[in-house]
Amino acid sequence: MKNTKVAAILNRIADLLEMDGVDFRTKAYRRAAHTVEFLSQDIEDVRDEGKLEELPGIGKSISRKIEEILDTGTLQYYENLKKEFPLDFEALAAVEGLGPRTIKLLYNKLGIKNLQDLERAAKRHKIRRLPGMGYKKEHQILENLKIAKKGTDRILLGQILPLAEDIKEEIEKLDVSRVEIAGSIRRMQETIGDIDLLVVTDKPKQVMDYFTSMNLVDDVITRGSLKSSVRLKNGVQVDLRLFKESSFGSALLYFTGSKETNVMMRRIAIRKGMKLNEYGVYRGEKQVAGKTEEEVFRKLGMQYIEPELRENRGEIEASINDELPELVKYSEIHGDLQMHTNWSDGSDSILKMAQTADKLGYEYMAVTDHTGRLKIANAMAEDRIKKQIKEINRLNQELDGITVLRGVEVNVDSRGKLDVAHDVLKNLDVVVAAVHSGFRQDREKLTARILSAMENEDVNIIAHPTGRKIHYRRAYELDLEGIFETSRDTGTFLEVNSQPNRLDLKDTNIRRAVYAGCKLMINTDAHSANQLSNMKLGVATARRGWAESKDIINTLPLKKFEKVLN
DNA sequence: GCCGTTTTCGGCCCGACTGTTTTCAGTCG
Repeated sequence: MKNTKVAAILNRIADLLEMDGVDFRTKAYRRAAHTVEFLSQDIEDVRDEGKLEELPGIGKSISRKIEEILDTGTLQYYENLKKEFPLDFEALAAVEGLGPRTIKLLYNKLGIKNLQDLERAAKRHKIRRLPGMGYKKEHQILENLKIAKKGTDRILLGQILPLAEDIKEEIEKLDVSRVEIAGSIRRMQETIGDIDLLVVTDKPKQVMDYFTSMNLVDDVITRGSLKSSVRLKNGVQVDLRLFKESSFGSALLYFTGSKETNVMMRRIAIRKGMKLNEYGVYRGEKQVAGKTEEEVFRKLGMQYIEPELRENRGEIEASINDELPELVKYSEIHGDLQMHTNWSDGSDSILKMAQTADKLGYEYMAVTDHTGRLKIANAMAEDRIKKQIKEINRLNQELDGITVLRGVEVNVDSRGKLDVAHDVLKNLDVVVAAVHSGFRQDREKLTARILSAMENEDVNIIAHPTGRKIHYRRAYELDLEGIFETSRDTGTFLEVNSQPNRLDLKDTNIRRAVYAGCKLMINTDAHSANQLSNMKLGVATARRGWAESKDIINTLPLKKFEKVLN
């Protein structure tokens, strides 16, 4: 997949053009980059079919440039631009308050190319003497430089969601009539840059005072009458905006984003002779919608788009054509089919897991402790698997309301064989297979391993199919199309793993799998009872991948689920 | 540079806040 590389170059071109104040051409490159980045196909395949120009935002000029990148690995136009501005734009732009115009000014007047140059110039008070700059700006640059140098990663959704909900609850205690979390958290994006809060209140000053002086706050970035931003002690930025009830829907829509989706929606409004902003839909001066999101969509002649879909990946067109999927619901999950107990590397007993799963409203769950050679995970040998089966049988007699299925998570070895014998596996209800070693094999070998596991009649599920760990390990090189095909043909389910740093398959791959006709299973892979609540992250990811309940096997009630499993 | 349910030319999303300005440019979301 060269998609990422092509998109990166197109984005860099946009950066460089932006420094020169080129406006609309910049936007064109950004749009093309977005298209390529989230394309469900390999860009090389699209080129081979001669269909580059059919992609949204890609015309003659950019398609030729893409071909050049694919053919030569580089692009002359881009190389020339880089020569004009030989500087580390990305690093400099990561400093809050530094945009393309300022970066250009700093380069032209002071020759600043990177963060070191910037720091030196600021400390020698050279920046404050530049036109449009001053003492405050220079001071601000020095402050924000420290943060930029830390290279703050985006934070995992699973980490930030509880924090955002805590802050929301705090603000709800004030004199407010409504508080909502917007932004990428509401879209349930896998990683999050900041927290966006929208508030309706009759006491704006009280709310802003409280917000900017919360215990968690390290620094107030801006403080206005309608909008304030703070940085928390853990480095996370939180923005809070006040709105009237009559604008709340359009505000929620706008601040939920994504940015690209907003731009598309505003264009649609213009085409219909209206204007859309965060205060509402306007015909002339008159507000004609805005109280609720539903109202805004209706006014624009669109189907309501769930927040998880708002990424400008085709949902706008689908909405206009009444073709949006009916997304799987958070409440539709009837069971969790991968979890670990204190029989291997989990921290809670089977009973504790079962009681917690029962409280979550599940009808069934599978205990899938590690087996065979995975010694660091306290894996079970075959005699202990048999013992555990007996223990689960006994528990099922005791338990009421939830059925515990007997399972294991087996390892797929470097040649695609399982590390537990068929004689043992045949007595189990659920066999989860996963790659836990040899990640560095090449694409062919890794793909062959997984295909071979899928063709094994004992295997029901392939867990965390691509092996990626966000911020830690890239996905293995795999022929995903081949895997999807075999998954469909053998009836082997692909997992959507709900661990906050896995979310594997990820959203865009889920969409490809669903399109290919695969059936998926959303599991938590919980290693303790409290991790069972991570299910919502997996469901969110499936929703972002346009999955419907028919695509997700564990939305089935127990009887039907068992039938499908066999 | 892209695009078309008014258009193959003339548009291209829009507002809050800050700092450095006497009226606005730049940044951010």
